[in-house]
Amino acid sequence: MPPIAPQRKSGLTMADPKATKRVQELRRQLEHHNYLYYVLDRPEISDAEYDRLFLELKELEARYPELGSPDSPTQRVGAEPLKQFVQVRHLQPMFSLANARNDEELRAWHLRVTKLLAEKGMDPAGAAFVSEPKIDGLAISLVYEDGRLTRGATRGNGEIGEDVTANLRTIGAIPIRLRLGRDEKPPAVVEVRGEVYLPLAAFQKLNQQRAAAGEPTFANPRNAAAGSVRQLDPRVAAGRPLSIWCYQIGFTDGLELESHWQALTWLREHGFKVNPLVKQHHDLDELTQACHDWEERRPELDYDIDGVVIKVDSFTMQQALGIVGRDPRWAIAFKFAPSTAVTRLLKIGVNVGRTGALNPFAIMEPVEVGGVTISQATLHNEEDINRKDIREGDWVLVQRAGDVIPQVVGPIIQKRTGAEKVYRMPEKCPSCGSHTVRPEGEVVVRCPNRSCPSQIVESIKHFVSKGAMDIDGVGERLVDRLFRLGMIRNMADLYYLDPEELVGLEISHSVNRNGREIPHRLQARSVGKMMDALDKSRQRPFHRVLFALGIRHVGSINARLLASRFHDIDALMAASREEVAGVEGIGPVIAEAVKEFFGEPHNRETVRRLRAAGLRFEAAAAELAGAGPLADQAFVLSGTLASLSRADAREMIEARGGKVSGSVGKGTAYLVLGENPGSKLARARELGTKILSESEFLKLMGR
DNA sequence: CGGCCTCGAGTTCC
DNA sequence: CTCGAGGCCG
Repeated sequence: MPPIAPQRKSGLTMADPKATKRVQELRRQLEHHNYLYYVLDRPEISDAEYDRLFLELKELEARYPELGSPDSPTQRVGAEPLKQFVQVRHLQPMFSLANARNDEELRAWHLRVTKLLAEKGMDPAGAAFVSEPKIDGLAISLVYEDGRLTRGATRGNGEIGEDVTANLRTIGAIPIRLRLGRDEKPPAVVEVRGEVYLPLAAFQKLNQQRAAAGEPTFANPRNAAAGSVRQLDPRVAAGRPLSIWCYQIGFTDGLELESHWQALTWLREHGFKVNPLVKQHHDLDELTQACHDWEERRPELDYDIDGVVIKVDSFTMQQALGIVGRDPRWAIAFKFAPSTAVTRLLKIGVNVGRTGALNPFAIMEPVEVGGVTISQATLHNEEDINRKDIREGDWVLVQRAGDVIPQVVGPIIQKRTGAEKVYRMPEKCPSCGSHTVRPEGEVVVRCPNRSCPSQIVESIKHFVSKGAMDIDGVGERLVDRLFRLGMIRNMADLYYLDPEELVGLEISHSVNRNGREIPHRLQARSVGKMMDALDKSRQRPFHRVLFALGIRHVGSINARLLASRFHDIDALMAASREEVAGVEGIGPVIAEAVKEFFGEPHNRETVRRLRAAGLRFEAAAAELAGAGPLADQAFVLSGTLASLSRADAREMIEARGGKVSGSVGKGTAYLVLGENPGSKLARARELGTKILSESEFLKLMGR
């Protein structure tokens, strides 16, 4: 915002000493909290308190204009829009980096470095290295004179960049003044280099807003960051939550440092944001490991990285190694395969789920993203497609971030030809042709036809799935095939299959080199396995059978609640809506869904036949509520456990009367910690939930 | 009625 | 894992 026009009242010409002191104090406090918030990501006061301090300072500065200062926290967004950027020459050229695309090339670089050092009479065994993430953002240079930020510039061609000081000042993580110790004198000049980036979450939000406003979206976070920094109007840049990682000191006058590691430490101590995961190493194995660690960690990060930068630590050694052309020999960029890619969205397909929900998904030209080939990705629902403005025929940006699951980030508007088709959810179910409905206030479009083939097949797949009846040897493919052949029409039919009819059944085929189709037939052995698995499933506890039936809103937890309160299926079927809704955790909506399910004659028939096939429709004594040593204790599993699978752990907990839930909440009794825990750990720490290691957990289980 | 918290449903790749 | 929606508490 532009500085507020001074409203000088006559007679008030000089600020009293109290105001002067208060202004200084406020600036010091605001700078400190700014640092805690943006650089350390560890705020100590609320946003509201910060705003209060900020406002107080602004008012004082308005009242006493003579106390104003361009370095004041109120002046981060101070400048007026520019007509154009001024070109500036860097105090020291900003070099580029040679690439290593795999372990072998990294090794070759390391070998060359050690050889060269030996030739120069240095001991290569004493060489230390530093690894740091290579942020996919915008390289910039910040010049501090006498401790004050005087110039910020883009990298440009390395020699000459553009002066973007006004925009960089709006970035909270960039200090306007160096954080100095008591009596510490700032160096006359220090040039700090870093990479400005837009956090991925902010990028997505920004693109959604732009799409909604009909503005073109950014193709990726780097473009968005670069576009923001090169805004002529600093107020636009201020509205983008940009951040920075600082990684180097360029030109300096008045600073004596011996190594890169020392430089990073200096930066950290003087208020700059330096990546906390930067590490020091001593041999090639450690370096290789560091590169792989970063690649693995990549999906968890809130910023894009396209590799790891390795530098020789000692400045003396750096000098000895020198620069060839533009690339210093003492540094190299280990590059990853890109985790985002652009490809063509050929068509939007629709799946019909077991509840009748129509789920659109993107069919794309296969493209490699983060090391795997992606050809499909879910598009969630119609609103999401429209919000992102994704059209058939678009070039789209796909990414694998946050998790392993690929997502379509959005279209590349610049690549539009006009031939793209705006997407409309089908009015007829793609499986059965029924008119689809979208209940008011809901997001999903549904097929209302209960005998829709897609819904039936999907519900059978649910029935045999791991969490439900867990029938090994009957997978999705086989269910599809058996249904299409008319051998099963619902889940009960599985138990009435004739093994003799199954043997020799063609389930799929592959094409050999001569283009000839080779049929794959069910062998007697696999049919035997199937029958065994079906047999075993007859022993599954009642609550799993109830879950397997696929009643709407009745998942594994609610099935367990119902099973333990109603003991058997007859009691449940006979219960009134009110009685069902009376169960703790079950409300009117779920009760209605239960009644509706059992009100359907053909569902009752399925239950009858499953019962006749020998499935369990009553709860064993131990399954009743409140039984077991861990009665009603809630567990959450995080990460991978070394000695047992998630499902095993769950069984152990449940066998003792405990529950397993997917997220940490107030009611969670324990978090069981495995390797590579996710966000649950942080949440558990926040709530003070008891955290168990794997061995502690096993002990609790009595093993 | 609003704001948590928890559960359900659907998902990708190898 | 994420999103949407149901249930419950204040």
